[in-house]
Amino acid sequence: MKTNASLLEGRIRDRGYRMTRQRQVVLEELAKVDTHPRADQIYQLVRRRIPHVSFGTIYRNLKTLEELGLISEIQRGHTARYDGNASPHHHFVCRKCDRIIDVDEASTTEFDIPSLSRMGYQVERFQLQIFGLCPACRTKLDKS
Amino acid sequence: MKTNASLLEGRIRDRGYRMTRQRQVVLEELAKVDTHPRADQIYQLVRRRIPHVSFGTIYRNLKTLEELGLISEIQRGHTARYDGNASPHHHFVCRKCDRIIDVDEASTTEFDIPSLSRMGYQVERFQLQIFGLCPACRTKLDKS
DNA sequence: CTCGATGCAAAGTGTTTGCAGTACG
DNA sequence: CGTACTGCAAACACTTTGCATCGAG
Repeated sequence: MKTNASLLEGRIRDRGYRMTRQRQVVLEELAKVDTHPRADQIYQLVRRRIPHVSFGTIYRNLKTLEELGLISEIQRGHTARYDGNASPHHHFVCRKCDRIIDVDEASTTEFDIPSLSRMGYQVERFQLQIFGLCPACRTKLDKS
Repeated sequence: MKTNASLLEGRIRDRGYRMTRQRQVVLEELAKVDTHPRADQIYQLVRRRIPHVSFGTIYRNLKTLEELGLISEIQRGHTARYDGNASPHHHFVCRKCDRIIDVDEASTTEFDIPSLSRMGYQVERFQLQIFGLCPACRTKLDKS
């Protein structure tokens, strides 16, 4: 819950970014919720505290914060959703209410679906997304 | 490679849909490739065979075919990509070339990442997406 | 014949961007 | 005080939709 503000600020400044009130509030609001909100929902939350904030600022900050590894973007349907928890974990997506629930890495590293069931989740299918470098790109060691 | 055309047609008709040339060609082109193309790329492929085809038709058919469970949509970045292989499998996403490579279910059910590595893939992170019903929605047995 | 599908173009939706002014460090 | 950031609005990219017409069954 408590996001070590000064630590974050250091991390941001070191990269040449600044900690503006807008950026701060986006981060705080995202840390408060566990609902993986869309950009427009984050905009509403931030607007309650900074009434003149603009959509552009929200989007720009979401992008910046993701680059900084402080939040992460989830592509769900055709609209991005944001996750204040940037540490590696998995997602349970409900097909009915479209809620996204965090599932920590430990409980699925061994594909512990049975324990999810015991917790009341009805698992219908799952898909693993693996990110990295394909053999072809791995060979081209030159660029990046 | 060979998509049992008559079988598919039956499946489509039974649901009140019709097998038009456009729909047929979208399906065929998607079956030919293993690249998970975007809608505009599918449009180009189909246009080579049906020059007057429109974007609306492509999108409508992609949606219909997905509903029928014959193809699947992958959300990658801000643009949807399509997969002619609708059977359950996983994806390896290359961060450099953005290629999506199918990984069959068997080779990851036990999280067999080491074997992917042996095949030349550099795995950097992975995320499991689990779909189903959350406890709250499961309780509301009424609607659907 | 009937009704689902098409082609076209216009309208949406979510996101990005150019610019002049603002404020962080 | 320099430069990253903001607010605003216009632009954008992708997708959906209304309508007259076409064609599968």
